Amino acid sequence: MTVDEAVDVAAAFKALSDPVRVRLLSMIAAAQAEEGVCVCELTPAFAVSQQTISHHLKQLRQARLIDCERRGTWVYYWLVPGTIERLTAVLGRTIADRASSAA
Amino acid sequence: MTVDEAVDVAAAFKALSDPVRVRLLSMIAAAQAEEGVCVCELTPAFAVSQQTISHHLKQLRQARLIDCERRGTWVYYWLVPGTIERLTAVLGRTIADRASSAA
DNA sequence: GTCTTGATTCGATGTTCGTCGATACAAGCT
DNA sequence: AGCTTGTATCGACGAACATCGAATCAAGAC
Repeated sequence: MTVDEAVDVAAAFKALSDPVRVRLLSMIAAAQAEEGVCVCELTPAFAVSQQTISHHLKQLRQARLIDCERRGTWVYYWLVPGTIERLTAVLGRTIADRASSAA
Repeated sequence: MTVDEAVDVAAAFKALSDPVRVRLLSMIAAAQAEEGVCVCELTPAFAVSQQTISHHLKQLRQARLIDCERRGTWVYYWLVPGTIERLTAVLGRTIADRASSAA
């Protein structure tokens, strides 16, 4: 793994290093059938303020894990699967290294 | 996903939120055929001091991503696949949610 | 025993992060 | 125009983090 690749991957993992963000991503993923979740549906599930949720959503967005769009008064968020697939591939590679060397 | 589960998963992702630790894990995984890598083989690949490498290895160990053992003068590290498999499962679940709802 | 080498721990320092209150922005309604 | 509701940004604060130098521990060589 190159240094640049490690920097990229670590930045994505950092976006998932907070319990609030992990739950946000999970909720957004689970609600994908509804073509996006409104922020007002996410916020009441957490014990932190609305500004803090907005801050965490921004982190997830900057990591390209989610994207959003304003529809009238509300803003809807949905999952961007590409980054998650990339992380899954990186983790899978480390386990594959182990498995092949154990054989 | 429960709050407790999110706390656990986030803690593991936090251990992977630094480029040095991502590379350390990758190197340890790649060297699994040698029954563990010595710290002295890992350190020269990085631009930080040996104490810092030791600090990062401790983080990875506390996250149960790796384990170590002293063999004579040297300390050897190897991969613990269980935690990585758990992270892979969590990420895969979010993508699976998306795929099933898209169908 | 002393010396050397490999590795961890301790203490300190500058930086980043999570959180909140206050403020600003966006859009609909009257 | 104002008012209200939903959302994002700004500023500040305390906590956590990455890094290093110094000290410490562990094990072998002498």
